[in-house]
Amino acid sequence: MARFEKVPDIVIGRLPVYLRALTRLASEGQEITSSQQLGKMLGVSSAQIRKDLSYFGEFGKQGMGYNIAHLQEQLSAILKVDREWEVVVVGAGPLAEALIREDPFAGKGFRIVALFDSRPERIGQRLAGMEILDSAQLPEVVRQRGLKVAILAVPAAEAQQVADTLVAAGIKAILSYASTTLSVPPEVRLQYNDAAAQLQRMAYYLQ
Amino acid sequence: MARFEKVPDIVIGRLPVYLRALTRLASEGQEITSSQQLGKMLGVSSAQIRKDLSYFGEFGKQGMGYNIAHLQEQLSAILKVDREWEVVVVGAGPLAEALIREDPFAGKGFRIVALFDSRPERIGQRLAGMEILDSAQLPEVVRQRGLKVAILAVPAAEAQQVADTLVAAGIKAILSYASTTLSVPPEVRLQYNDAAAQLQRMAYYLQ
DNA sequence: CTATGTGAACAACTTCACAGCC
DNA sequence: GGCTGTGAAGTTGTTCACATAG
Repeated sequence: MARFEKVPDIVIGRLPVYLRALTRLASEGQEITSSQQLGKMLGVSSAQIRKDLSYFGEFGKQGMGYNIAHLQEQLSAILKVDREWEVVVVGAGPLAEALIREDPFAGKGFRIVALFDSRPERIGQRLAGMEILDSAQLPEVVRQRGLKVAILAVPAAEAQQVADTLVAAGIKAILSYASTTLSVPPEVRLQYNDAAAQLQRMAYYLQ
Repeated sequence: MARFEKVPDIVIGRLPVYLRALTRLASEGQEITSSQQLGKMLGVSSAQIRKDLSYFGEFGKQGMGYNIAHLQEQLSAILKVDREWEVVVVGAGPLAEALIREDPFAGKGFRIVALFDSRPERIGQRLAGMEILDSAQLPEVVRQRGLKVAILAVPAAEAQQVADTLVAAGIKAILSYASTTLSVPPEVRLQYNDAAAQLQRMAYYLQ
């Protein structure tokens, strides 16, 4: 398939899922897989997996399937997570602590390198071994280190203002845990991590 | 629109987003809104909002717009979050602590009522004021209290086994923070809260 | 005159089905 | 024989545009 046409965002959204499944298979010692096996693991059709991959190239061998390590490399490169993006976290609360301690980004292309809070009593303290910096320094640090990715873990009331500061400082991707709708310019990517919304979506089907 | 036809899941997924926006408007003291205002806040078209709502009934007044409090009530009822679902959390780590302390479900239809771990040294301890129970008791507690909703916050290696136990005990909705693909029967709803995947999705557009 | 609710038109996405290669 | 890659067909989701109600 032409490698130049625009790839639907919905396809991009599935690549991390494929990558996770491949990691699992690799950890089990498997070397080769097929669109059918992946499809079964993930509950999607094998045709969808083949079609999704075809937006980016030809990664399989007909009659054989996909080399897992190779496909992992390719997908990592496509998603640009074949490197380590430095991430800033704003809001030194329990959630930031969980992210730093459990490090769910390890080996997935991201590393938390700076932690900010605006509450005077928190500034200078440590959280899970990481120093809490003054939010007043945020624009300077983001600019100097050229940070592009931020995680927002502040109360809803402050979220928009912090998002504005991040954007002004050059941040291009924000993952927000704040339970409020934010507004950012179109060149900045924004994702909400909203556990309450996920539960509400499932509640519809209960009973 | 016929209130009987099947509603696409993608529409259900947007209702919590609408609800969150309405909560924000209500907190700002507004009483009436329009599909256009909501659309602007959320970055979707006004037609989509009207169409989505039309699956469930007629909630607005032509020429006037929507009464915010009324629409909140209606959407809450549709999503079945006009009550409080009791939630069990499995895995007493930093993430469970963050969920209990920050309580992102407050006022959204869910309340954490039980916390389990399988590590002997953690059992009997307290986490953010909540007693850590022995995972061995999990099936019994889930059945006795008739719990339907679970949050999975255990290491990837244990996640599938815990999910199986939850399902066997009668859980119908699982929100998993484990970074691994799970398999559950079709009558059980499953959502992944995968921050790494969300960052990876945005990384594609960086640079 | 404003803003909803909704068929009809359109666009996006998914699945089918098969040629081509291993 | 098995499995990929992909146009074509089919399905689902979104936007248009307007009749209708306040």
